[in-house]
Amino acid sequence: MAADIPPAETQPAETQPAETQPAGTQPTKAPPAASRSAKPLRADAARNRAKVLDAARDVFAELGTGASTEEVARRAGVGIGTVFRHFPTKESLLEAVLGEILAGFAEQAKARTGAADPGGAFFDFFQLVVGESATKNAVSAELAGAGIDIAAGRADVRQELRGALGVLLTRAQEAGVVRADVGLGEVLALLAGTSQAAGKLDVATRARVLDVVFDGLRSQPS
Amino acid sequence: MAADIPPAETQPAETQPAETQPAGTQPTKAPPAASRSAKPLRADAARNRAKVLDAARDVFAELGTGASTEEVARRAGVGIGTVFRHFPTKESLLEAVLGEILAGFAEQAKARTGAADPGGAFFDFFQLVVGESATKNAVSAELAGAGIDIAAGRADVRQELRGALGVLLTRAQEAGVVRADVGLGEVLALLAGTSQAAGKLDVATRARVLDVVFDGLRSQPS
Amino acid sequence: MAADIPPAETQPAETQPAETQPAGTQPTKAPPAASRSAKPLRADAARNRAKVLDAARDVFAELGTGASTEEVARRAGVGIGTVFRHFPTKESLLEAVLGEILAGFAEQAKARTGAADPGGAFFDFFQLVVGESATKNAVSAELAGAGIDIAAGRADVRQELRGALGVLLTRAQEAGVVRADVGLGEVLALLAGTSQAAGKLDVATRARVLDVVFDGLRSQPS
Amino acid sequence: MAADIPPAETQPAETQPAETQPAGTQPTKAPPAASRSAKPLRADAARNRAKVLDAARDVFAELGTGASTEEVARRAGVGIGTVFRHFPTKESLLEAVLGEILAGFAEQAKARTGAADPGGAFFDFFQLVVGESATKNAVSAELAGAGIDIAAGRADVRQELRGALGVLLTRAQEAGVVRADVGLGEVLALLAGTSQAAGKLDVATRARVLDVVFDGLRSQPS
DNA sequence: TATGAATGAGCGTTCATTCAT
DNA sequence: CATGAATGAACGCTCATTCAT
Repeated sequence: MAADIPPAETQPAETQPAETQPAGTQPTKAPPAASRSAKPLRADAARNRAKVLDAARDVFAELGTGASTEEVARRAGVGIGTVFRHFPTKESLLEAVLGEILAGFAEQAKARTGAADPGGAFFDFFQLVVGESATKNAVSAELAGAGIDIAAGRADVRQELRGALGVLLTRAQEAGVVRADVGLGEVLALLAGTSQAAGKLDVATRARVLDVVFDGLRSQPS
Repeated sequence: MAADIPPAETQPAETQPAETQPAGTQPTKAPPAASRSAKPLRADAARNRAKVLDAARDVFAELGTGASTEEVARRAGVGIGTVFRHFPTKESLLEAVLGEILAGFAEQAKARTGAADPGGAFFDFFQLVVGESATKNAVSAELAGAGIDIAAGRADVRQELRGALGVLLTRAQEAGVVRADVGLGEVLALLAGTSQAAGKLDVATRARVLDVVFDGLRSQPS
Repeated sequence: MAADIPPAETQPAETQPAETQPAGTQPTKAPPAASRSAKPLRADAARNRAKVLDAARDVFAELGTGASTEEVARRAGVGIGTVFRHFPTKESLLEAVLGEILAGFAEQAKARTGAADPGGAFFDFFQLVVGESATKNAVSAELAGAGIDIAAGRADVRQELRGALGVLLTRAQEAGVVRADVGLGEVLALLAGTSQAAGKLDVATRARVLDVVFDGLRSQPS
Repeated sequence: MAADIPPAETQPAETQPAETQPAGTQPTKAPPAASRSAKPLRADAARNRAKVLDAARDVFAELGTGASTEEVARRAGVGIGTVFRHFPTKESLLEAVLGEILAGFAEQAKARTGAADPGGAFFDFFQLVVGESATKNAVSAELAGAGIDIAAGRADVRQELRGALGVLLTRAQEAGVVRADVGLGEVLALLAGTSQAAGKLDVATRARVLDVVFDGLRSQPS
């Protein structure tokens, strides 16, 4: 029974401790990942880029990835040309949005890699992701769906996420909290599937779904 | 803990189990939509309807729901006008495809409602759905995603599925194989999520993911 | 001096004998070159195809090949979709227009291959082409310019034209009227160049330019 | 015959031969457009103007006049704003490029006006122009095509060229080398047409084409 | 003055849907 | 009824031109 091992800090999370401060401390700060092409980017340009990215996230979450680029421009309050200046392709825009979300998750995962309670850290992170996805529906669908292919350009971010999540998983397994016969692939699939499903569930049902998945992931007391 | 949250509103769904009406014995046959307008439909017209529906299933599974209606017509070997005669809207075509899939699942579920081994029946059905979805990728995405909204017109089929699955679930719970604190809503969500995720997984990983979910669903031995 | 060899029938051609009946007896008749894909093409579809082709010729001649496809549709009195149904690409439309012109020329050339006066036939044809190009300006520019590359799909038509013109040339050379040291390539280049230049010349100047070129092409009396 | 049509209006063009003003000794230098607005133009500004003009010539020759202004800026190593500061319109940039080319030709023509061998000078110049155009394809297309209209603003340069070429022609005719019944208009047309055609010809063919045209232009020995 | 970010009209093209054949 | 040609709104994207920095 799941109740045996008190998943205290992770389970009752629908009181949303982590969700209060969303992944990615500043949603879209000025010099976004200066690592890419060393272009400092003028102040106003950076501001516009952020506006577009934010609008894109909202629009795609709300209307699906089929939403028009014009709608993104409108919502961002810029001309269509501006959107295409920053993201020369609709695909690249989608990629950037997804990349940002993944980066946020990677950050959260990394922040937990050294946690004193490895099991708690693992389940906490899992729940955080599912919770966020529930809000940003369509985008999370992309995460699980075509997104995973679309974000080809963000291989780096994905690797980061995989790396950090891998650490979380291994430590939880070493601590005997998570069963030893699952790998990163299984966890990612469960994460994606659960996130996807969580989108249209009420909080209570979501909690129970998570409870099932978590129980399945836990080491059998046997 | 999740265990003490009564899944009240989702559970009672199986209060209306299997509908009396046999609902489409052969997946793609003559007048399955008899529920809407009692038009007998000339033999060749019915044949065309079936051809279109089959083609649509293939096309959308292969190319995604963004595939053009023309492509469906081409694949079905009929004119575009014929497609629109039978399904006046692309959405209605999508709905019909999804409805057919759901009907197939409902049938499978019903076939297992009287099984001697209730637990086996339940997990067997779950696995069957996930396996099928893994092949028909795009459609399964629809199942889990927009599909759930799109199939609004097929409330009857959905009810049938819910009914039969409800029976399967209840019996498995009564047999003590499936934990008592999950309801139909949770199971459907897990089914959808797992199906969705299964699409891009190799068989071995898929098996392991299912194993986790099944373990989570099982009554804890404790 | 050009006057020596009376180029009578060809020279005074500004009295336009040939131009009265333009190349291609019926400008764009219904089943356009049934040789291509054996599709009979419904009556109204053929009519529209012709309307589009005619409009395209006019529009491109008037506004240059940069003219918008919408303008062609407008001028043809059809929807934009109709243009694209018949010519799935702007390039294919350009190609078709050019192809039609070339086909007309090929036809004219062939009609003269058996002429009793080989020299007259050759110069007559040359003049005809230049005269037509003078009217259909921009398109002729294409003929001479990028057109020659653009019409890649109409290699057959070009071969036909080259073949017939080759006959005309050879016979004129055998008759001792055209100098022996020029080949098809030179003649085509002169044809293209002269056509191109003729576009913005008044009739008198055009006649004198042709006179110069013809004199250059004639066998030196020496 | 063409011979008896006096080319009256075209011939008189050489009544205003070579302008007194030396007109741009080095193709791309400081204030050649001094004719328009007597702005001395700061040294660096002049340098930028020249860089842009050079880049534009290359870009348009290489990519056609459809090439983007951004590409010109990039190639010139300046910002897009700078291009538009010097040439407020793409058309004006095209005009300037063409003007420069024409100015170069005018210069070459003037340099030959006093040649000891008037016939040689004339044909030499003709060949030079055709040869240059063969390399700078797209621009030569402009010369012969829209260019003739586009360069409306450079009437001065065109007059210069016409003047000098008029002198070349008249002297060659007076020397009995070029037939007397052609005027400036005819020669310019032949020049344009031949240049245009030369673009896509191999050297040997080009030579033969020129040979034909030159023979046509020569006084018949008879 | 030079820069390059912003703008938006316009383009080629697609596709769900309608309607004459 | 079936057909497929016609339609036109909408989309992704480009580029000449403007304007804040």
